[in-house]
Amino acid sequence: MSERWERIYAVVCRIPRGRVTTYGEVAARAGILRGARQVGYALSALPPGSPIPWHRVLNARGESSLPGEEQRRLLEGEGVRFDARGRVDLARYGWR
DNA sequence: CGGTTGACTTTCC
DNA sequence: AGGAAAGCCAACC
Repeated sequence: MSERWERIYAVVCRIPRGRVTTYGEVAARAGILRGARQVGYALSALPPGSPIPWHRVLNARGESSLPGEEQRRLLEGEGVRFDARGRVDLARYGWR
């Protein structure tokens, strides 16, 4: 397991419950500038059922990059509201 | 070692 | 406003 991924996972784990952040943010905090894609790649390699709160990571628009509704359901379960377009208000729910 | 890939982002039309 | 194109960078094969 690459140390980069470990750092990415560590950052994701620090996202408070009920908050969200973007791939770019996670990358920056993990010390990988402009590594948004790498974050996505790392999360895609994440086994289902892992303790990592991957659902709190959204793209720059504040929407899910995954097909399906699973991520949305998980977030709504934490109190995160989606607008009519299926987007989250990053200014309100963003990490910091 | 080099081309392909992708749960991204930004910038132009 | 919405879509296409280009830029990015590490992991994979």
